[in-house]
Amino acid sequence: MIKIEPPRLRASSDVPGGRRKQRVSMADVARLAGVSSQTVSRVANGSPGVVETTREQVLAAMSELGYRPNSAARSLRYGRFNTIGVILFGLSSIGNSRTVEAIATHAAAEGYAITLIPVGAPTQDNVLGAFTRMGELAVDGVILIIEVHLLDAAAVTLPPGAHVVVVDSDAGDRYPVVDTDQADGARQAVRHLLDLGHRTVWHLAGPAGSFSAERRASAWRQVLEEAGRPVPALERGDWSADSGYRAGLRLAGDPSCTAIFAANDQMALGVLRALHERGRRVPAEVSVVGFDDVADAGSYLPPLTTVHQDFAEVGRRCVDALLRQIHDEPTGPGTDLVATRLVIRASTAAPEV
Amino acid sequence: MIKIEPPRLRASSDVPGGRRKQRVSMADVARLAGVSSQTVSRVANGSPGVVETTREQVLAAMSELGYRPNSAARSLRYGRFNTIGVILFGLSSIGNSRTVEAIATHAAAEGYAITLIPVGAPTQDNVLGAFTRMGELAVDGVILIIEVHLLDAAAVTLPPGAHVVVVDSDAGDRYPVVDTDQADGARQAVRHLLDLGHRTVWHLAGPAGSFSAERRASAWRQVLEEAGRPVPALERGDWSADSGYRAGLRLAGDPSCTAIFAANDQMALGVLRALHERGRRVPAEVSVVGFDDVADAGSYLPPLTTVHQDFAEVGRRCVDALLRQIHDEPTGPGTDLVATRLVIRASTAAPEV
DNA sequence: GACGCTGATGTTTACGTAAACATTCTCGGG
DNA sequence: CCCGAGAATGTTTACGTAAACATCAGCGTC
Repeated sequence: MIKIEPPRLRASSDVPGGRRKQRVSMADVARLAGVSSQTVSRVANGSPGVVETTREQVLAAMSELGYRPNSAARSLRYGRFNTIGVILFGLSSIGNSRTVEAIATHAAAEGYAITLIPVGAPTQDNVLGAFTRMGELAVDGVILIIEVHLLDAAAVTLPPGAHVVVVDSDAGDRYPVVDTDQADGARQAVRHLLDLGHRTVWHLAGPAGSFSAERRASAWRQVLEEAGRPVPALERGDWSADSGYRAGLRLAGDPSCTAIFAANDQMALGVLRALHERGRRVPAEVSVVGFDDVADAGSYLPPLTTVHQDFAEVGRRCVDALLRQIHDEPTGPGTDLVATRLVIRASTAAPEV
Repeated sequence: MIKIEPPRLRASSDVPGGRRKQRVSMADVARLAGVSSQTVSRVANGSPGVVETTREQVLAAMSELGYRPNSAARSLRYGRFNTIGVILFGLSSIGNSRTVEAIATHAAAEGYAITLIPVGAPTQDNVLGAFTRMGELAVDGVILIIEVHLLDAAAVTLPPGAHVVVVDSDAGDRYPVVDTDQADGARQAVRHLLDLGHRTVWHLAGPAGSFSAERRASAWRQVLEEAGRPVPALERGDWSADSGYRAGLRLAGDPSCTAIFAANDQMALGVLRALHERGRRVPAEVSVVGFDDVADAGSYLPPLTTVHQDFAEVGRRCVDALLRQIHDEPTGPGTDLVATRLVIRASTAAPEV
């Protein structure tokens, strides 16, 4: 291990009142190294034209004083913050937190930090507030992980030149969108159940306001209609396992229901529990498919067949699209779809005859 | 009504290359309103001493030009960023994402934004890099949601005056710590099982490097020893449901094992699956307790008895402790423990006789 | 009616950095 | 032996904001 000499810091007592200078600036380093602050700047940025001996002196002074560049001054100078804002309702949904994680990781690799801007409840007012604050925030662009259609009116408050990418929502052709291919995922799920021989498929949808929920539901309906199958009444949950449980209890009472497509894995988990409690065996009597492929889905009872979403890829593409805008490369509104894939486990089977 | 001359906006074509000025500054507003930029500043900050008519003129000019304060300049001026950094390994763990969400929400309420600093793998090098970058980041303080003991050596690179709060880890008396009362939670879990009449309790611990895992395991051991019960060999997982499943398969083979305390809910889920596959009924033959009380725990089969962690409270206290440091209020190293509480559901029962 | 006080507003300056421009110095060629 | 090129380094300035200080007008007082 490398032994590091503790720097001789100005003690608080050096200055009456204990108010020691907080930051070490280039000027301090320059003074100690006996050069101009511009030379320090050149060393800090690796600019050419600094002779080796000078560079070493400066570096020594830097480490002695513990110099750290001041990012506020840098941002002011450059007019850029190297920061991306992420506006979201919450991290409680697994999809959100994994997307945010991917965004953070990929952004870090590109030299950008990310700032989280949580919006309390999905009300117009709150979103508007977040957008207003955003204008003052130290960010070069924003990724929206919210239901954008909630804020038609709020849109006017967006700074005109703002760089924006929208995830998993409808941007009404105003901004580029990165999205999981929800419709295709739902189609795969429903077709899988029909291919197994089920006459039709029930659907447990997400809440009415959600764009993802709507797209999954409409793809479900479309597949059934194209196949000429009856379309059962839609069940609705709120993404939670509890709501899935309640819907599951309702469906368990219908003996004709042999296949259920839940709009996310958590609701599917609730459905599994309800079916179990009602003594309906999965997959022998009822098949269940989820959506998301959360980490635990393979450990449900039984392991859940579900639609895998590549959240990491979504995060990566968001960052790429946003950086392209920030760097003035051509980008138009339009949707970039990330493929989904059906993961078949043990919760689906052919119906009993 | 005062007639306001329409602002002579620099059109893109004014400058070759279409590079129009990005931001509207106070000087622009001042020019349009016919006042000095200082007056604009006063209006922007609600300082007194601006006559009503002037204020209105300035406000009109602001909204006409779409003025937004430049936070880089503000930060430079004030020496503060109003931003908190959060260093973490990832958001994949439910605890982390819920803690981060609480931090973000509470920080926002206090006027602080939060910046996420993800650290790839928990290696010394990566953590060191994050700490180094942190020094250059636009943050006033940092919350560490990582295993701090990994970075004894890295500590030297922390800027001496840095404000730090550590979550769920051991700070070695260097920084204030906010933590769930892991030991007490584990004690409640084990005592609950003993109280039900189980002779002893098996423990499925988290990975060896984890401080949380160690504390839960040592509390488990302590309760058993105090009660004079035999201490079964420790099983180890990696927090994942899969690792819980594998451990569960091992334990299912031991008929004397009637009570299992898993160090988190995901591993408990895996244990439930393994027991189910091996035909051991829960809770009739084997009782299982988890830790965390994730949102889905009530929907497991059977609904899981588990230790509830108040992540929101942890997040709140982190932010409070950090802001206290930033505002120079007295804070010492020391651990602030957030209470846990056992949530009894359907996965535990008295052993069969 | 001159004095000074108060309130409204303007001017200067500093925050830390880095581009643009200026200065010094060295060294090779005529 | 002097000139000029180019390398190394220094000086000035601007980025946007806001504190500190300066100015100025109006008004009440003696």
